[in-house]
Amino acid sequence: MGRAPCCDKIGIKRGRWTTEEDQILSNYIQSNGEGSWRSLPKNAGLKRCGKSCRLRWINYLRADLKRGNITPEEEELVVKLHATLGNRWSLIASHLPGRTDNEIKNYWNSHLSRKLHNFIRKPSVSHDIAAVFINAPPPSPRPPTKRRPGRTSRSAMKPKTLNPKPRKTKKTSTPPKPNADVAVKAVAEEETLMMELNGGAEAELRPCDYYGDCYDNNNPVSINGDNGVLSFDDDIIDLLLDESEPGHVFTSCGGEVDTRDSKGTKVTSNQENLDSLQSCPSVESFLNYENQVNHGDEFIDWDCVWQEGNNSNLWDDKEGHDSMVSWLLDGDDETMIGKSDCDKFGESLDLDEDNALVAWLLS
DNA sequence: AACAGGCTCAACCGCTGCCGT
DNA sequence: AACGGCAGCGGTTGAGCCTGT
Repeated sequence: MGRAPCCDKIGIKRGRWTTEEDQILSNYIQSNGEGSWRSLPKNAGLKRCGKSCRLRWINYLRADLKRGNITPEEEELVVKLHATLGNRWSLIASHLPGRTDNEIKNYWNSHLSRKLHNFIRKPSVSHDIAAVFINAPPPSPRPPTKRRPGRTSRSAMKPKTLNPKPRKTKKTSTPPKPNADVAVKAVAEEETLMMELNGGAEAELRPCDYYGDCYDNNNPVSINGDNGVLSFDDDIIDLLLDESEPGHVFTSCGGEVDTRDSKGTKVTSNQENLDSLQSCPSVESFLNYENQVNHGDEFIDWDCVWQEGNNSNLWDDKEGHDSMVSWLLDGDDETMIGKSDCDKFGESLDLDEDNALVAWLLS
């Protein structure tokens, strides 16, 4: 027998919230405070599921929400946080006052992930390495039709408002959800498909060729969304490069921040982990994506990575960096993943491989 | 002006972890 | 220890918006 539904679906209203419902919910929470979401709709007189009430309050009605577009500073922070935290949207949002996890998630999925997805099409980048960068699964395969240029820019989109026009809500049956696969496999499958569609023309494709002939041989990284083609433009990577220290990247290589509360108890907060981001001559931060290798059973335990790294002082010496890179690459090997939790940690890369990887990451 | 289609974002769904019993 | 209820989280959906053709 399956789990009982979170609420009685009979008589429950779904879809867009009306201003009247918003008002009722706001008034109730201001009078009674947050919490007890399950009983809230009944007590407040709303024909809504408790989860829906909670979501509406958190994502829309809270007084401390910030309105308007994500600023460049916020975007930079999101990118850095995502590099460290992965798809932990609530954690990321907690570092951006007034922003919700839903908002950050939407922004990432609709804006930032696409940039990264196009980035991995760079022909000089092996999928094994590129996969390390991409946390979100790529969009579903598109036919290789030329994308029309000059579509809606984000800046031109209407900013959200507290009083949106009500939209009709049509509930449809839930189709089977696509499997959120690890990027390396998804990309490989996508490109296999593209090979089939293109009759083998894939090998000739350069970045962005799927969406239009926007590749500039003289300046292959200058492609950006301004011409209507969302593509790799180094923006994301630049955010993680430490401009003051050529070759360095912002990482959390300092490890866990050890702070103690008034009772002397060790406390490690997310903010402290964030604050520990620092310039470091390594690539761990780039590679510190917990979920992109979360591929079904093939799960690399990044908590274990941190733990082992700290235990072995691997973050503190050159040998450690080599080991880390090696371990990560080995970890991408399907034959190695999941065999044991931390067994593969610390095996060194061949120097040439290591140099090649680092050179590519920092190029 | 009509159309096409990319984009945004509010909302839903299902899963997971925590906590009380 | 097992179970169930609940809150929270991340993935996904799709209506409506917007802009180029």
